Amino acid sequence: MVDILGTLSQEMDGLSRSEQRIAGIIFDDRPFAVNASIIELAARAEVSPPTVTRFCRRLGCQSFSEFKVRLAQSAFIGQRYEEPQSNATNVQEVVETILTRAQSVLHSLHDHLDMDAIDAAATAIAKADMVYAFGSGGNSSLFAGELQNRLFRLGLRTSSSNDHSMQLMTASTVSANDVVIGLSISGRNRELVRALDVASGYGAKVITISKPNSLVAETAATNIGIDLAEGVDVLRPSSARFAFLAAIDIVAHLVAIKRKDLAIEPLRRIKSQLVTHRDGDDSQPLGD
Amino acid sequence: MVDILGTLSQEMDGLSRSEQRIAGIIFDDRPFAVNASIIELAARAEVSPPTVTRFCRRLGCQSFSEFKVRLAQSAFIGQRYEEPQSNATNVQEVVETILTRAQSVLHSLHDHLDMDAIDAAATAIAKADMVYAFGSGGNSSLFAGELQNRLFRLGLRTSSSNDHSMQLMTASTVSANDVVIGLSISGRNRELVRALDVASGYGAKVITISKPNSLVAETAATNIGIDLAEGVDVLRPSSARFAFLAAIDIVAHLVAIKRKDLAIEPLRRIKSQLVTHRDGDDSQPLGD
DNA sequence: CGAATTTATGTAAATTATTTTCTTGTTGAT
DNA sequence: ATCAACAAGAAAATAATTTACATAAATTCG
Repeated sequence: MVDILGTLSQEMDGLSRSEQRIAGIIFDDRPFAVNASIIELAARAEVSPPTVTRFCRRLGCQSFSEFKVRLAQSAFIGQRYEEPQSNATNVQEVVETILTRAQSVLHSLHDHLDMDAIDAAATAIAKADMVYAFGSGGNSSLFAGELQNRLFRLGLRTSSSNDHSMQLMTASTVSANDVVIGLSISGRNRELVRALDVASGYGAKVITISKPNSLVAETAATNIGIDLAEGVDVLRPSSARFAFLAAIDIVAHLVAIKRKDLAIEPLRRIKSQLVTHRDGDDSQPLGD
Repeated sequence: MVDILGTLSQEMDGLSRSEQRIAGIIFDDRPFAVNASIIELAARAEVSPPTVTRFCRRLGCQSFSEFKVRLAQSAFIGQRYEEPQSNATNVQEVVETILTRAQSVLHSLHDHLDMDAIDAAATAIAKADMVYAFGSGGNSSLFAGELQNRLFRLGLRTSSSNDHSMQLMTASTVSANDVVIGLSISGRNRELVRALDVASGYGAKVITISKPNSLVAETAATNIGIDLAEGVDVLRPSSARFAFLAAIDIVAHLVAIKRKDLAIEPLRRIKSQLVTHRDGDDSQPLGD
C-alpha cells in the first residue's frame, strides 16, 4: 500500500483548480482534513461535495472514507502549501524541505523500481562465490561501502573499492561465479565502465545500480535503474542518495531471505562478538 | 493524542460481551476494521450498528468515524514497526516494507528532532576552523564519511575517521575553534566517548548525533538525539540509517545556508573540475 | 476566430451510513 | 418474585455520501 500523500504531491500538476484547492487544505491542515466530513472539507475548499469525491477517486481511492483512512495513515510530512520551496532559511523549513524531499524520492522509487531487475540481482548475489562492489565519488563510494557492509553479514565474501586502478586490477582477477556490482548516480563514470567491461569479459556477472540507459547501465547484465531529477539548488544535498540506499537495502534484504539458512550463523557470530566485547546489550542494531 | 488501541486494551474489562466481540475483531483484523463501515463491522461482530456506536463512545470518541480515523492512525503506527516479517518474501512486499519503514522513520524524525540542537550544531560547524567527524562500525563510519563528503564542499576543512586510535590521537591535537562530531547509533561506543572527552578537554566544541541520554550524547555540548526502535528481525537492514543521513543532510544544508557566501566558490570549483575532466554535463549532482 | 468537443463543476435526487429514540430482554440484588 | 440497572436490538430520523444529470468553462480543431 502506497502513501497517499506521497501520491498526491506527485500528482499535483494533473489536478484541476478546484482539486488543487482541496489538496492545499489537506497539506495545510492535516488534522482538519482527517477529521472533517466531506461537506466540511468541501465548504472549506469552496467546492461542492461531489468534487471532493472525484478528487478522492482520482487519487485511486474508491470512496471519500477510504481516502480519509489512507490520509490518517500517511506518514508523509509535506510542506506548507504556500511555501516557495528553495529559499527556506529557518531550521523548521529546512527540516521539512529535506525530509519531504527524501520521502518523495522514496515514494517515486516505489513507482519506478524494476522488480524483475531487483529479483535477478538478488538471486545472482545470493549464490555468488565472491561479490565486488565498485563506486567512486562522494556518493557512489559510500554506496559501495554500504553494499559491502550489508552483504558480509550474510556470509558472502565481499569486497568494495572506490579506487579506479584497484577496480580495474580487481576486475582482471574475477571468475565466472563472481558478481561485480557497479554503482553510479550519473551513469557516466567511464573508469567504472572500463572496469565493469573487463569483469564482464572474464565471465563475472555484472550488476549495476545506475541511471537507466546510461553508459554504466549498458555494461550490465542486470541494471537496477534509478533516475531522479535533482534539484537545481547547489547548496542542497542530493536526495538521490536516499533512493540508492533504499535500493541497496531492498537488494540486501532479498539476498538475506534467499540465503536465510546460510546467513543466520554469520549474523549470530557478529552479534555475539559485539555483545561480548562491548557491553552486553543485545537489543542494538548489528554494528554501530 | 492518545493511542486508541492502547486505550482499548486497557478498557477491555469494562466492556460488555458484545463490545468485547467488537474489540476482538479490531485486534484480530485491523485492516478490515479500518476499512469497514459501521454496518459491516457490526455484522461481522454479530451485533447491531448502535452497539458499535456505543462502543466508540465508550472509548472516548464522539462518533464512529472519529473512532475509525483514530484507529487508522494508531493501527498504522503499530503496523509500521511491527514485523510483517516472514511473510514478506516476495519482491513486491519487501520493496513496500522497506520503503514504508524508511518513510516512517523520516516521519518520526520530523516529530522528534530537536530544532535548537540542530541549529546550534550548524552554527558551530559553520564557523569552525576545522571539523572532525568520528564514527565506527558498519553504520556510523559511513555517517562520518558522509559528513565529510557534505562539509568539504562548503569550503570547510574537514576530516573523518573510523579508527579508534586515530580518533584518540586526532582528538589530542584539536584547538578551541575546532568542532568534533561524534556519531553513534547505539550511543555506547566507549572508545568514541574517550576520544570525544579528550577533544572536549582540549577546548574543542563537541557535537554528537546519537541516542539521547546515552554515554556518547553525554560527552557533547550539543547532542542531536536520534532514538528509533529497531525491528527485531536481524535479517532486515536497520532503518535508523535513514534518520541519521537525513539529520546529516539537514545539518549540512543549514551550514551551507549560514556559509552561503563562503560556500559558493568551492562548490563552483568542484563542479568546474568535474565538468572539465568528465564529460561536460552540467546537470549532474555534485560528485557521482 | 468561432464552432465543436472535451473537461470541470455544481445542483438536486437517490442512496447509503450513522445516530437517536424507544422498546425489550437480561442479570443480579433484595 | 420484583425491581433496578444495564445491554442490545428495531425502527425511525438524521446526516453523509454518491449518482445522475445539467451547465459552464476550457480547449481543440477547422
